[in-house]
Amino acid sequence: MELSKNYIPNEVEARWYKHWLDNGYFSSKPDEREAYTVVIPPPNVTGVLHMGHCLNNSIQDILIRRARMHGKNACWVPGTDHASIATEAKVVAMLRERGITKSSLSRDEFLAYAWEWKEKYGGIILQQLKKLGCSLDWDRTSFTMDPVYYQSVIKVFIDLYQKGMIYRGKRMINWDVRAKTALSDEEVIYKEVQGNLYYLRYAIDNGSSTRDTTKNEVSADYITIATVRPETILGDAAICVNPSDKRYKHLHGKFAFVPLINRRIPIIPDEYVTIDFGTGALKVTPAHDMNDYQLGQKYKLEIIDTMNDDGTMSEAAQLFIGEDRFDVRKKIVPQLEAAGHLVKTEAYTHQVGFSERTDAVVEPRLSLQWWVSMKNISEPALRAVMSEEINFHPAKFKNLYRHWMENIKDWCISRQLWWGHRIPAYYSPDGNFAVAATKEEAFQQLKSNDSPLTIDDIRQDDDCLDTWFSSWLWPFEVFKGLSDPGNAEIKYYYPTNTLVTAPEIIFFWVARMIMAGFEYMDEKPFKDVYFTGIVRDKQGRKMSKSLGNSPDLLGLIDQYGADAVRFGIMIASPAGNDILFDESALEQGRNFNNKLWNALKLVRSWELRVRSQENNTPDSKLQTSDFAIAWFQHRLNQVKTEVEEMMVQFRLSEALKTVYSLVWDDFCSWYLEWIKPGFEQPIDAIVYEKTVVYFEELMQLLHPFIPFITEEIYHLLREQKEDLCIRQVDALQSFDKPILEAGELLKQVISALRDARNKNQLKPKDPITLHIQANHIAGYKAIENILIKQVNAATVSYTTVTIPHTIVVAVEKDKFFIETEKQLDNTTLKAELLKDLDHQRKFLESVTRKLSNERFVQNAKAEVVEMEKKKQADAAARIQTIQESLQSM
RNA sequence: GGGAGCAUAGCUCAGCUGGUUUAGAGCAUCUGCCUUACAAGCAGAGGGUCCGCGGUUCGAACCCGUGUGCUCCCA
Repeated sequence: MELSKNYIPNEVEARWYKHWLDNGYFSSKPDEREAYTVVIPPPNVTGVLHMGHCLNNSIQDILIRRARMHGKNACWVPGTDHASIATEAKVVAMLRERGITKSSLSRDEFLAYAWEWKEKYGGIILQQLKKLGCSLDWDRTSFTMDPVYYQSVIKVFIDLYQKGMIYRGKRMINWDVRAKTALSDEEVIYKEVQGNLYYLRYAIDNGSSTRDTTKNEVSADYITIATVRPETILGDAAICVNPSDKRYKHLHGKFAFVPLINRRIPIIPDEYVTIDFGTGALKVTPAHDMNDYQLGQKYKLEIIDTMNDDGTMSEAAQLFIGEDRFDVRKKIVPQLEAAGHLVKTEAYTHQVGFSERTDAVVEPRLSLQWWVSMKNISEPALRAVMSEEINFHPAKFKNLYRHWMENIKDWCISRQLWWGHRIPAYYSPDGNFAVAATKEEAFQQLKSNDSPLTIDDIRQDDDCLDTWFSSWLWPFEVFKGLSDPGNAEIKYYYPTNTLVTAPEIIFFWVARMIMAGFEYMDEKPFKDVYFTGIVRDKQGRKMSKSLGNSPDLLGLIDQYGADAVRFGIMIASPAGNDILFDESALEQGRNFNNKLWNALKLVRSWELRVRSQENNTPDSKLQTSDFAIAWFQHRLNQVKTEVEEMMVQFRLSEALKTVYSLVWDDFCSWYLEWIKPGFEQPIDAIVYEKTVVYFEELMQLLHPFIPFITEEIYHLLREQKEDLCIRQVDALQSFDKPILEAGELLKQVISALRDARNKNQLKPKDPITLHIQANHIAGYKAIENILIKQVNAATVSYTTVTIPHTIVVAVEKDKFFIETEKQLDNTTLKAELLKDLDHQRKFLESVTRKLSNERFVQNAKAEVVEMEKKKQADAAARIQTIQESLQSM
């Protein structure tokens, strides 16, 4: 079969993925082998593949494929999460396009549309992962709202509630006064609004008799605040100033009176206040502002809720009861002015939140939400990471984790949404509630003998649970660890081995999975956590939909091939460091694939030129190939050992770089050139056979990183009994230093001679005669033919004396004389040698200084001192060589 | 405001337990090659105040302190 000029990935990739699937290589069942389990961080059902997924899933696939090739029973579980907020937004948008508003639908009707949407679009991202080559066990695809999974989430809620770990508590939420409903943060649209900043003076309580601030007499002692919402002063609970603000230092601990209603409130110092904004004095209204609420909590301020759920003023406001908040804003200003409280009014532009649904201005409002108490549940999770029962890679994330876990805050798990796990709490009209799996059970709990309560009177909570409250069960519930306790699969696959995720969700997800694992399985959910970096664009910006700087991944796969995309993203992504995505890395990947392809073409072209063993005469050519074969075998063993070490330490990027350079430099640029037969010359059977074996092993080493092309080349090299995908890796073999060093010396000599040719403007085709002056001639004899071929020498001879009128090249302690018919200009070469001589002398000086330092010789380890002595001797020898060379010119 | 991290070649990054020659790779740049696998290539080359300052040590890119700049997380 004729092989194409360049590698063409598209057809190859589709063909092999299908073949792997057809053979069931990715599906896993418990057996006697050791399991290697990875659960995918479930992407959103709304998601489409982006660079972050690409990085994350490439890493998981590399780990899983490697495990599969190392005798493990590899199981990689796919799935998606239901993404309450994102999906609900998508569904609302879809309905809007059809002219349907969410508020016109019942909950069940809305959910029917949501499921319709999920069925249609929810699997897209999983299909895209196939394009990337991910070897997931598709029979295990899970979803956080699968019926059984759903029930487990509800079960956990009830269980935690019964253990006293779930409670109801107040929290500031976004309230839509027109729809009379809570909004999630995502449903609030911020717009710039032209408003006013009102400067109001509050009288200071100077300890004298109470004053009537409603009358037009204002004390000389006052404090002026600035506000855009004057109607909220009726709910003021304090005034806050920055403690280092000199203007207000004398007021710390004093009290002021709220205008019009004369409430006495404290003046408190807190760093929160910005000195140079407004007047530097802030009115604190805990019931009607997110930040004020925090301050209120901190200083235990009274929470005065002055507004009804429709945006009118409540009884607590004392004034304007029942009137709309914006009418009140208009009315209160003249009253404040009349009473002498208004100092000035400034035009002011600021951001105001509007309801996505009704366009009403959103009102921050306190509401009862559900919370998980984190104190007890977090403790084993903290211990497991600090004691390295669970290992973080890179370990620097331990600090971050510890800090968060030691200062952990309770977890608000209710969301004002319909799409998700509906909170299993039921309310009776009298305000009592019960937590239960079904309405019937709740009714049993709520009814008392003397009340006339019927089951139709009770109502389930409208809200659903935070998506993380379902995905924190993921590592065990995908194996039905909770719904079918102790089943064969959970026993075999749990705890899982490695979790691969982004550091940005270390708290949202990783920490909580660890908590759930200990709480419900009594065992950690995974042994290792590998944190990837965040993928950024060239300018260092995070990739996001709103910026539109996320490239079209499927387009890139079409253009470069999945292997190239995997290569490009992996080559530049050390664990935990952000990666700046640059398409040139994909180009590098494509070029690498092409290199492999062309190496295949070269080797294949020798197939018909193999000289059988019998015809072989033991000539120097074979000897030469012996060296190349032996050298590469050891080099391969060495790299395999290095790669193994790196993989164990999760240094994937480095491992890939190492193999890349083994293939491109050692295999293609050196080894293949060394064994390459001349034009239309035969190749020895043994050399050919070895070369094919090496090539196969290189493909095996690369397979986890670039699965498609390696499988393709593996099969094109020769007829294979099994697929590379499942071929098991042999045990590591040792490697000898002397032959590796001999190889390095050979490379160095070739490069030095080529450099000398270059500098003397000898064309590659200009023949030369090479004379070698060396102590160990035998070593050079063994590689003579390689040398001849690589530097295009006509002949090689050995000498014990300097050859005049030649180009002199010194490598280590050996000298090489290049004899050529061309007229030579020694000036450049001489300058080079002088530069090198200077360098060596300075170096020798520094080493000698070090060695003559008594304290160094006393304190440093013996090997280190030995090393320095060797450096000294080598430098001295080299100086001598250079000097001799210079003399001969 | 609290916390975490980063700073090494033009760019992106390695550099593990402080000592392996005066710090490496890829990309980019420069020179020469259309050499029968590959111009998506081959053969070479140049390029560094290891962010500044101070300290520990026989010895610091690496450890400690400090300053500067940048990034992220939490509110």
